[in-house]
Amino acid sequence: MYREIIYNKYQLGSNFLFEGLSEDEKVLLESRKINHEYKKGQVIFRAGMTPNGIYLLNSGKVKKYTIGDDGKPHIFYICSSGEALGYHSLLSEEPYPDYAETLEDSSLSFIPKDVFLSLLDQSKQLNQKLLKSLSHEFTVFIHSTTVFAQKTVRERLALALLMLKEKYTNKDSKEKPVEISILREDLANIVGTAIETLVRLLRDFKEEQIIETKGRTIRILHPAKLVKIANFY
Amino acid sequence: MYREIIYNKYQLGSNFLFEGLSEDEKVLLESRKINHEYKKGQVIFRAGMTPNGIYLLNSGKVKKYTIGDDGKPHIFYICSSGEALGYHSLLSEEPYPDYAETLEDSSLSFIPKDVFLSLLDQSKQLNQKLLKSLSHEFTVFIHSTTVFAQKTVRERLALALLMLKEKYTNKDSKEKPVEISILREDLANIVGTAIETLVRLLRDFKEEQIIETKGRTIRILHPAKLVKIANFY
DNA sequence: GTCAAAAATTGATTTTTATCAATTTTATAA
DNA sequence: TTATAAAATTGATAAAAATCAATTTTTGAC
Repeated sequence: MYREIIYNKYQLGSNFLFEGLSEDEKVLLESRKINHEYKKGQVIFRAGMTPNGIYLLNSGKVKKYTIGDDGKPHIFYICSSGEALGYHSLLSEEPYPDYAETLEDSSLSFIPKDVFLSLLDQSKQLNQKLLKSLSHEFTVFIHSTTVFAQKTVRERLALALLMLKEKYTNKDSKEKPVEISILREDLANIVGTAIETLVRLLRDFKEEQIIETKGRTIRILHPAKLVKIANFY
Repeated sequence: MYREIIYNKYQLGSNFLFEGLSEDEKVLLESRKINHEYKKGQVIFRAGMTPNGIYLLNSGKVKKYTIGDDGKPHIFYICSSGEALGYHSLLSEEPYPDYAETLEDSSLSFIPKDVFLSLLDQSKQLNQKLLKSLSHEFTVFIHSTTVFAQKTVRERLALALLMLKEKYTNKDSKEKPVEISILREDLANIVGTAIETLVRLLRDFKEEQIIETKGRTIRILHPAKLVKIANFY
């Protein structure tokens, strides 16, 4: 089933990081975490900044991107609710290598560095979950580089739509076709192509009855065809 | 200085993983690790296999690659001496997602799973080093996807040559220009291009006096020009 | 609801890169 | 050393994708 494979190859897996904490640890976490609402388009952190904590995405969506040597953004990941952000830099003791910016109004919790590190020190569970999650990311990233190194833009767009379909799936209304509301520019920066090329390919997909669009919203009608186009298994 | 940046963005950083071990732990490691010599072109592990230990590369070079949906290899990393291999899968408890194969005659040590996991359990140092190393890899991989998503083949080749220059640097004879002996096919699979395109670009670089070739050996004459071509900072 | 700014779309063209088909060179094992 | 298979190179062409230049549509603030 393609959905599992997409999940395995596109999900970094930082969900449920704090699930195995003891009651005491949970109390500490709850007492020290700071909730904050972000409007669409707000930057959470920037490349070059020194991290002083990590973030949990309670609701909403966040794009993670780098800015290439020529100034163009490359969106390498979309976070959806439940995922953690910014733990890499805290652990590697390096400045953020990337930007995090909300794609829609979002709610995040900030966990200060000292809290996170002391939880990490106390909790073997958290430690193991982090090691496991970080190790799994290796699979995600080598898949991603292989896709960019070998697949055509059309194939990459098909994969990007399948990935976004999972990210935009509404757990409540599973029957309806998934609707993805995203700027063409952002989608182009996920796929790694020019906006014009992206638009033409979307038109092709529309003509092939694979998607429907309404304004900037894309509705996925036929994921199986995308799997085929992407030549994905 | 470009060499530091190359190092930071192209080195996974699993060197010296076992440096902080206690004497007892070192004794355990030494008593249980198994040394093995590999001939050039031997496969160390394959995608889909279940790991039962990790490897340390004592000398030689190893290419790590995936095989894309169309059957073509994508070389995403070159290991040089001192680096560890295969720890991701052991920690993520997933089958290997990639292949490891020697590029030249190489000497490796195998550390059985039980030894590695018990050392990990005992040694806070090892644990921290792993977390740090795995987190740093995030920087390496997002840089890599950005390069593939945004840079031309010519730019990617320039970067690949700079990366290989570091990997092939002989610490003993630092003055001489670095010589890289690599199949055109492997280099094409690092850069993500067709062999013919690669060859034509190498010819351009020769004409521009940036490199020299003799048989399949590439000698880097002018790294600064490669930095410029790659538009890299 | 209106309207200006932003975003999306389309067409024409150029550039980049892959593919196909030889031919030449190099490496390697007997 | 030599034969031979593998690898590298070159040329011609096709395909993929980017760029440039409008024009149309959509969005979001008022």
